[in-house]
Amino acid sequence: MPVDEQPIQSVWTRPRRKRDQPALSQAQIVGEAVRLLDVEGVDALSMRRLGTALNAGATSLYRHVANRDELVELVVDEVYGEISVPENSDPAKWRAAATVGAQSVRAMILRHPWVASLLGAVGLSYLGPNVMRLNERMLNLFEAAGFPGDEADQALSAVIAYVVGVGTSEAAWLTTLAKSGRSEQEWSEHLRPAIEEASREYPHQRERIAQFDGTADPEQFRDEKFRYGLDRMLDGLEIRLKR
Amino acid sequence: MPVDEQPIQSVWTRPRRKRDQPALSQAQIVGEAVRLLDVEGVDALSMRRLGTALNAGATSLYRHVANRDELVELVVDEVYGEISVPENSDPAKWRAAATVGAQSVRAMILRHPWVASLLGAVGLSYLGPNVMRLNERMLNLFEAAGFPGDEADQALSAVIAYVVGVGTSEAAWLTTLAKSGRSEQEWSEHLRPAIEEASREYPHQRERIAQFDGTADPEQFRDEKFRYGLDRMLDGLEIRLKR
DNA sequence: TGCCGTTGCGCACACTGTACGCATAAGCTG
DNA sequence: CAGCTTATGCGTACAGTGTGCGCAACGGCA
Repeated sequence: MPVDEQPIQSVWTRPRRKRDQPALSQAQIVGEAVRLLDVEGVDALSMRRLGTALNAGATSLYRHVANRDELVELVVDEVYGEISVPENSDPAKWRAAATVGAQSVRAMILRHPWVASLLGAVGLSYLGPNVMRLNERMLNLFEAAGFPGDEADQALSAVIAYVVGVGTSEAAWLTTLAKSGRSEQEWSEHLRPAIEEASREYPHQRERIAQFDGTADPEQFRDEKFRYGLDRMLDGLEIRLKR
Repeated sequence: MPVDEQPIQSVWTRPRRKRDQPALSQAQIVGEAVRLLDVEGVDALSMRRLGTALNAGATSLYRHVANRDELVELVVDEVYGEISVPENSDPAKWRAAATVGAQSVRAMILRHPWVASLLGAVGLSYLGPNVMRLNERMLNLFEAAGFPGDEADQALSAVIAYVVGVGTSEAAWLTTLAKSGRSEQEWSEHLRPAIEEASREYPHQRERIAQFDGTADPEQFRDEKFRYGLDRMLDGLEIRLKR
């Protein structure tokens, strides 16, 4: 597939004219796409369905969006916009601020589990305005905390990678859960025998099954698990900072 | 071997040749799917293309695989099987072993960048035999290191989450890079103006551009970045262990 | 020999992304 | 006002998708 000669093929770089919006704007399309994804999942997002959800023809969308991939890029940046990072205040409290930021990212992923299945495919998302703004804020935070220039980026990336990794795993679970149409309790119970079977010769895994016994609140369980890893990562960064 | 030479049999009417080859097994299908994904990317995996790649009809695959989703689950578990975790030897060297395991996971993702776009969608992958075996080994490792039962799972999950997060980001980059058809140098150079434009009002991001200046080896750069976060995570786990 | 379960496959259906071209509407110039 | 340019919506069409269904050929068994 030879590359065309126009400069760059990403949403953020394509020149965009500014005209008044006549009944179908890009923002409107992206917003409805997010809604559709939230309600019906990632498989339900097709140009036709999105079109009819907007009372528009399927191909009308192409006047505002180059193609489906571009729409996906826009959608990803859109939900990134929901993430809030505390304004840089007291450098000594960088850890608390980073924790809040990380939790905000995770909360976004849990609100929109479908992003997890898009993040691995959509590159260049970091060029989106919301992603840019977010990164800037967080970089500020780590630099103010005392990480030297190049290391601040590494520290930030480490935290983000952890959060995205947890989010990926959680989103996968929530997605199959939603597709099953059952409650988390029911689904876990339903899965129980298969897990027992699969872990027959793996004694250590047995304890993992405790996760599925339904006595504990699974949501709280996930929260604590997330917090544990985040705290370890921040511990590691902190001792690095104190050298 | 009795040959029936009765009527005028032409090549086209002759019944299919006998079973000189193992026909079509699930392992064979999964193996070819991985090959196809490696070579042509995640968008190229369709039942029809996979069928023709196996000299088989498209729907023949359904005798060995329930549906496309199941194939994806099998494929994910298959590549998990490439990951090698060192046998638990000296508990004091848990850190080195965990590092090797983490690097093995990352290497797998870099070999098969398409997994990143599947991990967020395919839940239940942890029921696959290879994933089970891998988890068991790693759990062993962390328990031997001294993490109490339930915490070993949290520690392992934290490390895995970090690795998957890094892999997701790297895979996204490599995928768009491959789709661009250019070398990493060329593509970075090509992207340069767009990045400059996007980061105009974000001074801290400027330094990120150093990543794209092409003077440093980007692969080595990624390796070091990965190693930095991994070391911080392991630092955090280590001090927790020594408490 | 006849039968039966397994396997491969052709066909069909509903659905996808999107290129193309036409019809309309909104703005500007005169 | 007319006339023109440009932006927008949409109908049609094409190639490609996952997969349910039913037929045909085979291996192994009674």
